[in-house]
Amino acid sequence: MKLDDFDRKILAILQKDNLTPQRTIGEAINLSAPAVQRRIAKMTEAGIIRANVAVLDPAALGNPITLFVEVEVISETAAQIEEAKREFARTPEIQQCYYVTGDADFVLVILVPHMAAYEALTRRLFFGNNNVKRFRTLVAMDRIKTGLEVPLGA
Amino acid sequence: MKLDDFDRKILAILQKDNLTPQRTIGEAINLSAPAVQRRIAKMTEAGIIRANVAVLDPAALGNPITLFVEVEVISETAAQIEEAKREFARTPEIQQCYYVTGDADFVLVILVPHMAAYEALTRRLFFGNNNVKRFRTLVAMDRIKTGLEVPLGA
DNA sequence: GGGCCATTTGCAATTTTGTTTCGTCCGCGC
DNA sequence: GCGCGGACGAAACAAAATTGCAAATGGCCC
Repeated sequence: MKLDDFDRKILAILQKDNLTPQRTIGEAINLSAPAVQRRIAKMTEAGIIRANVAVLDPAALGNPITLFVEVEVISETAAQIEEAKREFARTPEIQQCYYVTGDADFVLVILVPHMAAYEALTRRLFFGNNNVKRFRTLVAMDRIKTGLEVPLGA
Repeated sequence: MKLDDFDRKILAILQKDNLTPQRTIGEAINLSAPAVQRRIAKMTEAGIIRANVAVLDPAALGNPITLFVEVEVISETAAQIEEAKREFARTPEIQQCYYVTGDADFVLVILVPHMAAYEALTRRLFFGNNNVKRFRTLVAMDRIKTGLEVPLGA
């Protein structure tokens, strides 16, 4: 599916605030509300819009600590990697998980209420998994920019 | 502000799909639509709900490459750290930025169309900044779990 | 124990928003 | 030049959000 300038402008607005009325979007880009609505529907259908979500404040919800963890595994067979992916994906404290090249195999973004919770998590996920060779933790002191915004060209 | 069970259930729904009608939410948790609406308004007011956004597919929008970068700076004076934060925050390719303790000072999540774009970015952000001591890049091969979901207790 | 205040609820009315319909226009290929 | 497909806007329509209001609930002081 190919996008024109209208589509990109709509997406730019929606990824900042998807509760913006379609009528308002239309006014901003010189299009009628139904036209906006049809374009949104099409992009949602095409999977360009993956989800519509509320972004919550982790600290206000009892998870003030953000951690980064690089995990290196011992055996990188397809089966073991798949198993690791599944395990990470189903752990709620793991907010984000990527499989990477380089010195590490996985990068995780983790949210916890306190360090004791992280300690318990490491015991379960890393020490309790004999395919984990090594992991390295970085503790976030400041969340300067969080979000899922995608750069939308010019 | 303190939250009860209703609030947490509402948030759980909204952070998965904030386009869910309030009436539907109400039915799911046994509350009327106006009650749901008032709770959402209050939580938004309190900053617990930080934003409402559409999540877009980076690959579909021409940014198929996700990178992690750890940046170590030379001088960690308050002024220089603040300047670095501002610079990272205003760079659109930097989707996420955290100030961390440990071996590195910053962790960045970056989206680019291709490696040449990243190369140009490193030149501008890191080589072009004489307070950057070192940076280490990890390339994402698979985005297993992306999102901003916060674990919501029981 | 009784009464009072604050809070929150549900219902119903109102307003706003999203969605569908329909006729028109534009660009393209035949 | 003619017909076709796609996208548009205006208007009608449906659905959702929002507001006003009265009633229920719960704590607290007397």
